Amino acid sequence: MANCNGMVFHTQIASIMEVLANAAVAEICKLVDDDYAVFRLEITQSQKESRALRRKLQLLELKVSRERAERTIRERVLASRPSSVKIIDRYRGMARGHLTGGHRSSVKPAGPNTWGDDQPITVDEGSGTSTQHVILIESADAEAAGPGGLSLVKQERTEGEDPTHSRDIQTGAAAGVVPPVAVEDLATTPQHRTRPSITEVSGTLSAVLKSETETLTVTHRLLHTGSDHGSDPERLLLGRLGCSPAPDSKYLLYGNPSPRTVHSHQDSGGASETGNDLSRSYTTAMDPGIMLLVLETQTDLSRADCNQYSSSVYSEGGIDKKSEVILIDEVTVKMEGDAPLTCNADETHLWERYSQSNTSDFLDCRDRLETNLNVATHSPLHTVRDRDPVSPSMAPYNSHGSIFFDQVFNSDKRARDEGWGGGATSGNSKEKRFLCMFCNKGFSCLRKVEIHQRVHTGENPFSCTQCEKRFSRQDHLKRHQRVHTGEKPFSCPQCEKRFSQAGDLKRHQRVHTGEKPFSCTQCHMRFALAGNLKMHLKVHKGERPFTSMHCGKRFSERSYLRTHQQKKHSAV
DNA sequence: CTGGGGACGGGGCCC
DNA sequence: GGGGCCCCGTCCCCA
Repeated sequence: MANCNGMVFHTQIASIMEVLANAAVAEICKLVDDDYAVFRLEITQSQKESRALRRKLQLLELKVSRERAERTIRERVLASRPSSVKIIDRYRGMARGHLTGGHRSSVKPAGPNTWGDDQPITVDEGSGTSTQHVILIESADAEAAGPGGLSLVKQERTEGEDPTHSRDIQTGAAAGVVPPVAVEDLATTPQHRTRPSITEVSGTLSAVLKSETETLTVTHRLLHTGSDHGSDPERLLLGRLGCSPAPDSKYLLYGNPSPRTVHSHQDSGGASETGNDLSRSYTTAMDPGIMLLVLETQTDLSRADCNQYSSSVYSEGGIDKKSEVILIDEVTVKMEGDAPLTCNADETHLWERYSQSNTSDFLDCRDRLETNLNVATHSPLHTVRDRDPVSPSMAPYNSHGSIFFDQVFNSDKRARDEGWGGGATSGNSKEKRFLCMFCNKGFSCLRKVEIHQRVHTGENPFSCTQCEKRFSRQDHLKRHQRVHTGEKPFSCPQCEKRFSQAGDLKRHQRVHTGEKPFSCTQCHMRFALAGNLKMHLKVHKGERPFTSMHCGKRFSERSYLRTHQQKKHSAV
């Protein structure tokens, strides 16, 4: 009986256990099912997201390829229609405009059937900046600059386009005009050479060189190259500085961190490596309008380290160097600047490489950059905002990137007040704490730097509606338009003569006053106009760099030579 | 050669 | 911040 009861008990226990086990299994299954459902849902969502992202990516790729194609087409159109570039008066480009910055060349077509007589082209590589010190970039031209910017330049190279292609385009007829000897001269003569004389031959195929004293305007920064860290803000900021960011350095990257933001070299080697190829140097650039990078915290760059890279190519006083003018019949190619005088080892190296590179390479680089001139010129305005100053050790430095202002990292409020607000009215407003990223020149407020940097970038956002001329400043455009309107608001009280510019009137009034503020140190002659004195000085120096090919007669001024040739021509 | 004007580039300043 | 102006320097051209 007891055994029977025990068996029944065990049977009941077993059934209970079975029920419990079944219940547990069911619970587990339910849980698994639930989790599985959740997991599945998550997977589905992830897949959806993935698909969406993939679609987005495809769209972006489509967009990029379309832009690429458009730019290629545009470039070819530009190549065949050089009038898109800045127009300069005949011969004017070669002596005008001390482009205190990027190299500028003016190319004048060689005949009436090339481009319009008033359509030489101006090339600025000012935008060929290197990319490391961009902290904050503001660019109203980001959109206008479009997808092209300098990205196209890189694209061209990666596509293996003939590096001479754009040069051929750029020089237009000159390619077929320049006699071989001239080409060779151009190609082999180092940048440092000085040519004391000029021979200009109209109507013949010739190329001549001239050296002129010019303020050194080329910034070696143009030669600097970025390292291949386009998407890495830290490297972007500090890569070529050779300074390591502090461990706690933190940067925020705003805007569109697209790959074209920074166009970098194939090699990401050291600074010396990046200078090995000039053209590559020029192809390295960024599209500042796309990028907004804010330095969030302090880096531990020391002043010394930074100064190592902060050598300015030319001082404000101007380092007179010999520049070169290449006259190819009516084609004028001007290359300003020479070797930078203050370079660190790397920079000197770069420049040496650059100097040794032949002119065609140089032109090539220029062409690549010029490709973008039609598009709204980049506004490589790179500014530093000191959001969270930490260390006073941070010195203003400017190797090749940014507008820096004094104590930018340790005077937050002051900097904002003066730099980002109405600096001109604040206490130390006269302090030039905004430095040009190209030439280190200081300005008291941000806007001035923006405007000033157009000197380097060649940006001419203001175009005349009456003619094709473009200007970097609105007031200059306005002033120019008096040419079309005939407006001459400044009248001389003595003779009622009228002038379109106040300075012209002032200058004119010396006629009445007899004032001759410009005196010759050699003969004590005095002149009312500085230009006249300058011309007069050539008499003393015996400078007659312009030689007639017809009779060998030499002239001190091009206009004299031209007059002479006209007389000869009319005589014939 | 000289004198002088037209036009432009750039910096500084004011509103 | 932008517009405008003044001023200076310069180049180019012409008489």
